[in-house]
Amino acid sequence: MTPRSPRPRDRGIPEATVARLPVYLRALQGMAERGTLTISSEDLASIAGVNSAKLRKDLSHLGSYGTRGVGYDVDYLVYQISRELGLTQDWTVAIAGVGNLGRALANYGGFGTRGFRIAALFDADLRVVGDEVAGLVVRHIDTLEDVVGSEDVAIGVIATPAVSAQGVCDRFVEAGVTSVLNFAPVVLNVPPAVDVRKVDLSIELQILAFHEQRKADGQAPPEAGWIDATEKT
Amino acid sequence: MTPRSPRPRDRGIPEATVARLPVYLRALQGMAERGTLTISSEDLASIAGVNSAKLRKDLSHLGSYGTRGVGYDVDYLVYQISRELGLTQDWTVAIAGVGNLGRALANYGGFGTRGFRIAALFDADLRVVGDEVAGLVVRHIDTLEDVVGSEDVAIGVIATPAVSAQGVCDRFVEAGVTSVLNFAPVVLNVPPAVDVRKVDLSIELQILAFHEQRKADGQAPPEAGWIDATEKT
DNA sequence: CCTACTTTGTGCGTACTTTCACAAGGGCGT
DNA sequence: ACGCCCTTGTGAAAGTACGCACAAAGTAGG
Repeated sequence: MTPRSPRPRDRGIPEATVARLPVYLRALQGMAERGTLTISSEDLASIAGVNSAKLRKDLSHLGSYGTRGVGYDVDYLVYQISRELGLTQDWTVAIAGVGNLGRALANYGGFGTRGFRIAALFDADLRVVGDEVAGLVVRHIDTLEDVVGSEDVAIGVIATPAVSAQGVCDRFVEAGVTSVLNFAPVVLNVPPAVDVRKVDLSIELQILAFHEQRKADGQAPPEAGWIDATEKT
Repeated sequence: MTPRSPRPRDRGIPEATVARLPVYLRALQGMAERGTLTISSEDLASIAGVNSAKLRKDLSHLGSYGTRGVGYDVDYLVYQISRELGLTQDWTVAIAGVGNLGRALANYGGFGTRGFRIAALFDADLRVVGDEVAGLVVRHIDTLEDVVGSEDVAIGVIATPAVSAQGVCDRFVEAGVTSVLNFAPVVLNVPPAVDVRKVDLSIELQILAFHEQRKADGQAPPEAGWIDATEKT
């Protein structure tokens, strides 16, 4: 099993696993800061809110980085997960739309510290263009192509109103962006080579409403103990 | 039209389906506004960015609301999906944390129009308490219990810094909130009867980075046509 | 060196999801 | 009234994901 070749580098990590790696990473970074050297799958799983078998299976996709009887070396695992997620290199991000949401994103600390550099903020509203937000001057949306080209932006973030989203997306894609994070409540149309992920507040609330309604209809749901949120994604 | 048996009311709608219903609903509401009366699964699927077979199977969980040879009645389907999601009743929401993100959420239009009423905004920072945001006066976090109790808040939104999130969550839960939408980058601990959904910007970016890295490693990915974003959730 | 104990990595059964492909149902023109 | 054509609803297959339970592998102590 895994004859320790130069690189286990399995190119087929399940999507569900990829979505959990950032959670493990954050937990591990917290451990590292607190000076913990090693951690067992059981403990890490508990912090991350998942089943320990699932955690071990997830990590096994990256290679055999644990030590039986001991656990995982925290720093080493941080490095391996970071590398797998592509966080050992820097990614350049541009944000379109500087409303409250755009500002919240621009000021979000977790950006820079994790390999994401904000190259530019764009807006169409001339009352906002020229303002300084999070240390950057807001540029007019019509400079998008120039900036994306010269700064080699890989990820475009869309925080515009819904009506503008597809147009901005098209311009991002045309300019060479290959990943888009969409906060606007619309389904974006992109070529197959472009990845899109969406974050949609209204959808999340509606899903919660669905379950809330169930609880009301049914009645006393099973109440047992205090568990880690399974945070269904 | 469609006399239908009393209630197919299958209480077992798959989670994956529930997550897509809001997307269909939004697409249908757009159609309704534009005056479209009926729509085929093929067309609706295309707008929603999913496979038409998947759409039909999703809708089949709600009952048989289509007409063969014709398609679905837009208004009727809007109603059925709304009812299933619990949007025919109003849900009361409270938001904790009135930073840029909290403001963005409070000002987000899609709230009120879809059955979600914001009952209160809370913050711990005295410089913010008393401000008016989106027509509401920001209250001190210590009034959370009073308000949640008297306003019958069902959904708590956490838009605080990470360090405060678990504390606020505990107070929400203790006060009787049974659904939580968490924007803070932490894994929340809640009793089993409480639903938690998380929205985590940093995780989304890391997932995009992973795929971005793949594209770079590999090389020319298959480029074929122009498709609907599959927006992996 | 050998035994007892701990924790990983994974084989396997189960459950959920997606997709295909097609029979059944319903409208519409003649 | 009949038959053609369209679109739904669904059985079955294929692909994913999950979690149990345990053998393998490593530590620690005598």
